[in-house]
Parts: sequence; C-alpha cells; structure tokens
Amino acid sequence: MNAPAAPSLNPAQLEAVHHLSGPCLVLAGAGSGKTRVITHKIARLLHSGLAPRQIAAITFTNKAAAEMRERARGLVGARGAKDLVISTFHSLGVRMLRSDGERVGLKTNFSILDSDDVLGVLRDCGGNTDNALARRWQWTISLWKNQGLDADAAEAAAADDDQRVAARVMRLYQERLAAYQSVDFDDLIGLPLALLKRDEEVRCKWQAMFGHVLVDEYQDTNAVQYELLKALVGGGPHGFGGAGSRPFTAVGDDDQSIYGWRGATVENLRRLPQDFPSLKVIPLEQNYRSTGHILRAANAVIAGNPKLFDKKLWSELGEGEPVKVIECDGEEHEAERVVARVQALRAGRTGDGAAVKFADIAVLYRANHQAKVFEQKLRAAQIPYKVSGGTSYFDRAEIKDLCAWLRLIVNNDDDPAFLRAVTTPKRGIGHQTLAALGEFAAKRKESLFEALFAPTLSAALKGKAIDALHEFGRYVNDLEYRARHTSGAEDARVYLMGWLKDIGYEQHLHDGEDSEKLASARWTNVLDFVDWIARRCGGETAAEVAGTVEESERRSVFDVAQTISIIISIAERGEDGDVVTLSTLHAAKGLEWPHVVLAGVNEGLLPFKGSDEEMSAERLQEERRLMYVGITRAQRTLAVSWLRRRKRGRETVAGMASRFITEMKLDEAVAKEDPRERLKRLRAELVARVQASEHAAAASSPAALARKATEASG
DNA sequence: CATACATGAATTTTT
DNA sequence: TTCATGTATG
Repeated sequence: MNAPAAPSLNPAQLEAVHHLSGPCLVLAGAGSGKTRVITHKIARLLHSGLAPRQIAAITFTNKAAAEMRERARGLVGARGAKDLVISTFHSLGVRMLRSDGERVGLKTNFSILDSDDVLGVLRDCGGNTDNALARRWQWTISLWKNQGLDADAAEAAAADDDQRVAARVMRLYQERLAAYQSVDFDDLIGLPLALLKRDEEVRCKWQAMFGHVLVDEYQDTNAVQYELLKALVGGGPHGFGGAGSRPFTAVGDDDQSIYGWRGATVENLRRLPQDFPSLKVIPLEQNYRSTGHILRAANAVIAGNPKLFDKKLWSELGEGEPVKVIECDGEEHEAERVVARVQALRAGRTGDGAAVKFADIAVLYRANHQAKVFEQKLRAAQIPYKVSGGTSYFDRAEIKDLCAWLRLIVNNDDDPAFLRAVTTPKRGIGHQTLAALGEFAAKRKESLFEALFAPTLSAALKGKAIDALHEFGRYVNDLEYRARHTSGAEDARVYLMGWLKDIGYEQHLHDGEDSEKLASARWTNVLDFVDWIARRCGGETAAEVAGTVEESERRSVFDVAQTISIIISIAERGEDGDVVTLSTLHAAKGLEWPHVVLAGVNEGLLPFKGSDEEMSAERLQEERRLMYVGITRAQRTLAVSWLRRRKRGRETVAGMASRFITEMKLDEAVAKEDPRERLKRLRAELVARVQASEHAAAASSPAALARKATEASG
C-alpha cells in the first residue's frame, strides 16, 4: 500500500522537496504521494546539513508517526532515522512538558488522564452527575480547550445557562487536575503553548532545537495546534509567526478536512498565507492511486464545495472501470449484495481479472453501527473480515482496569495507573484523600506511590486514610514481589486469579453493572485476559506465541506485564492477513484499497442529518469532503450502494439516494467515455464472465452461488 | 430501595 | 433493534 508508482519525483514534488529556505505549504491531493514528499524532504534536509535531531515531523496518530519513521528509514537508513523527531503533536507536547513543565507548575512525572478518567473527574466535579451530562461537559470543555479558551474565557463567552454551568465545572475540573498533578489530552497541546508564550528562555530553547518542522495532515490542526506550530517556528516581532521565522513545511489537503466536529479548522489553511507572506504554496495534483473514472467522480463531487486553493487531480492510470451504483431494498439486502460483490471480485470475475485478495477489498460506511449487518452476512458467507475503527478489546473498562494494576506493579511511579488501581475496586480512598496525596507528592516532586510511604504524610492526611493507603501500597509491593517470582502459565494463572479474588474484582463488576448479563460478559472478558497473559508466561505445551508452536520459555508475570503495552499495540495492529476491511469513512482516511464499496450512501446518512438540527452549509461541506475521502480510497474499482428503504428507529422509511451520488455525474462519465475504451472494457468484462462461468462449472462450488455473485457484480 | 416496564433516542475519533 | 434513562410499583 502507498507504494509510489513513479520511480522519481514529479516536478511539483521536487519543488516541494527542494524548497528549504522558507515556509512551505504542500497541498497534497488524495493519492498524490505526500508521504514520499515528506520523507524525501527529510532526506534532503539531512543532506543540506541538518542533524536528524533538528528535524521534527509532526503527525496526528502514533500509527502515522510509526509509518513515517519506517518510510524515512527506508530512505536515509536506520542510523539517520533513529534520531529524527517524528512524533504526534501530543507526544511532542509530553516531551516539552516533561522537560520544562515545572515552569507551568507541573512536576516532571505528571499523569495523563485518558477520556474515561476525565469523565470520572468531571462527574465528581459536578457532584456525581449522570454520565450523559458529564459527557456533554467533557465534549464542550474539550472544544473550548481546542480553541484556546480557559475557564474564564469560556464563562465570558458562554451563550446559555448550560454553557455557563459547563464553564464553572471546567474551573473546578482544572483545579482538580492541578491537585492530581494530571493533565488531559488537550492540555498536552495547550500547556506547551502556554509555556512557550510565557517563558522566553524555554521558547528560545525549543525554537533553536528544530531547524525545520514538518506537519502532516495540516488540515486537521485545531487553533491551539496552529499556535503551537507558530510558537515553535518563531520569528516576527512577538516571537510568533511572521517574518524571520524558521522554515517549515505544512502538508495537507483542505478537501480532506473531516474533523471539524472535533475542533480542526480549515481556517488554519486560510490563515497560513496571511501569517506567512513568504509562504510557498505547492499543489500536488497528479494522483498515483486511482483510475480515471474514480478520480473524475471524486473531482465532480468536491467541485460542489467552494475552494480555498485551485487544485484538480489527474491521473495517468487509464480510465479503468466506471463507478458502479448498487440500489438495495434494505440493509440486509445491501449486505448480501456487497458480500456477493466481494465474492465476485475475489473470483476475479470483474475488472481486469487480476487476482484479488480479501485484503484488497474494503467496505466503508458512515457510522459504526452499520458494520453489524455486514459482519453477519460476511460470517454467514465464511469470509474473513476485520472491523477497524470500532472499540477495541483493549479499550474496555475492565481490561483497562487490570492493565492499570499491571502497569502500577511494573512501574510504581505510573500515577495514572495508580489513580485507576487505587479506586478500582473502591477501597475507601476517595478524591479528598487523593487530592491531598497529590498535593503532598507534588510538593515533594515524588510520584503518588513514593509519597504514600513518606513519614511526614501524616501531617497532610488523617490516620484512617493513611492506613488505607498504606495497606494498598503494601499490597502492591507484595504483588510486585510475587510477580517477579511467578512464571509459567499455570502458576501465572493461579497468581492472577488470586489477585482478582483479593481485590474482589468480580464483585466489583457486579456492583457496577446493573444488568447481570453485562456483568458476567465483562467477567468473561477478564478471564480471557487472564488466560491471555498466563499463556504468555510460557512453559506450557505448544503455547502459541507470535504464531510459533514451539515449547516456549518460562517468563515471569513481571516480565510479561512489563511488555504489556507493546504486546497490546502489536495485537491491535493485527497483522491479520487476508481479510476484508470494514471501516468508517473517518477511520479510512489515509488508507487505500484496490476495491472499495461505499455503503449506505443515502440522503440523511451521508450527508448525515440528525433528528432535529438543520444542516448548515459548513456541515454539508464537511460531509461532502467525507464522501470525497471515501471515493479517493479506491484504486481500481468503486461501488456505491444506497437503500430504497431505510430503518429509522422502529419504523421503516423511504430511502433516497444521496445527493452525492448525483454529484458524481456517473452517467455523464459513461456517455463521454471514449468508444474504443468502452468496447475494450465490455470485451474484457465478457471474457472475464465466460472464464468465470467455466471456472464455476469446473469448481465444486454450488452454481447458484456463482450465479448470484455474477448477478451482483453485473 | 430495588426491580420491572415504558419511553425515547440513535454520527464521525485521536491523543 | 438496542441501549440508557425515567417512572411506577412492590
């Protein structure tokens, strides 16, 4: 995937790579080889004399960062790639705060709360409010922070009572975070920015550190991230932006901006030429991914949006096949037809007849719940698949609980783990106690766990609370000791089950869950997890670790726990071979497949329309970009399906094809098709079909199945 | 206070 | 359909 078709860079790419002296904006259309540009530019920068550590490439996801490092390694070798600063905005923020956070009142080993933790804190702040309200607050507060507002600014700008309440909760929340010596994800951007703005010494240090900053997916930046970028590249009268800044490269595509709802703003693209008058804007318009029909459909759809910059994709890959529209009776029918198409593609009975793997095929849709029917039908047809973008096994609360304990056992100073473990299950240690402990620890610049055994703690806390904390601490120490001396799957299982019994975890699940069924489902997950860890402690017959079936080495629980985050990330990456991908459109961004089906392309679903809000022009434009992103994921064939009847709530309502299907102007495309092209295509299809029927007759597979598949593909 | 039933609402996601 | 929250009843 993502393999460049061209052996060398095209003129626009070259220009982008060679522009080292000033600010540069690369408008990288879908499939135009932007990662190539970034990696080649990194190589060029190294060649021009910058040290690896002076080059910062910033991405949005860890996955993107890992991929970029991999690609860079391929180009400049392992030695050069190792010291490149390739990281996400957030991990760069962590780095800055770990190094200089003390200047904004943060001890060096502050904790980072995940969104579950945040929800808990917010519920506390609001006096044990219900989940839904707390979630709304979380949402609102996060958006505010993304716009660079603090509690005061938010309260001043609050539009109604709800927002005023949220702003007051935000103030409490910030106080609580400070007391816990914790930050949330948004703070990982906001606090470094505050740091750079406030402290000239620190600002100079970081500005001097990076000779060139590259930002990937620039259209996804929010206001605060843009400010942080400006602060990093410096220049200008106030040290931000303007003339005299360090050179940087922003790579993005306004047509692929699909994260406005979480604070990203295309404004950042609009402002870039204004804030940096010497900005060099370079559009990359040659697409190396998709065939003509697909690209034309994409261009036609996106033409419905006002454009910021002039840019139109073209391709040398030939016309390919026309985009197919599949009209379905309902969701079930849609899933059946999609499955049939998968089978037809796989049997090579469509397109140019090249061998098609399951992994070459993706089904993309607007909302997660749409995956369900496809899963059912794919399972029924025995087609392997993976769902990307859904909640992962490792995101489940119970698994995170246990991981927190293991993290704490391995690293006593992991404060987020401490906070989670010490309160799950509840053991009479509340936020009063924890706030006091946090404050105490912060003063001493110690982790919570260290602070817990300090003799002077008794000055800050009452005896009862201290007793509870000490008991917890002793228990964790005991667990740690035994974890080091327990190895082999069987003993590990005993150890882990004993631990769960000690902390009363099963009971905890039943207490927290009012449905018995759900509680036992969670407990089953826990048992799976225990088994999963135990197996990794080895010593058993034929333990299947990383696919090998050899007698494995015995490893201690401690060792296994130590590598748990790595194991999880590998398990999550799922190098799971030849499977069909089911994914939301959002999660599909940046990926590509030879064959793509866009499912449920209905008015109301894509463009999505909630129950009672009317759609603003901006919302519609973002939906259109989403459609554009979907179309441009396809390399060789694209099918778009929609539902004549759609379920909404309990009732079934008439479904309408999305306006985006009309906007693709498919009829026009076929009509304008070169007659020779068309003849060639039809003949190829015919040949493929004849071959297919021969193949079907020869194979033992039921003829009915083959007929069905052919039907659906034609 | 806990359980049972009714009613209403349903995006997108990374760190 | 499913999930979560609210209300009524024991």
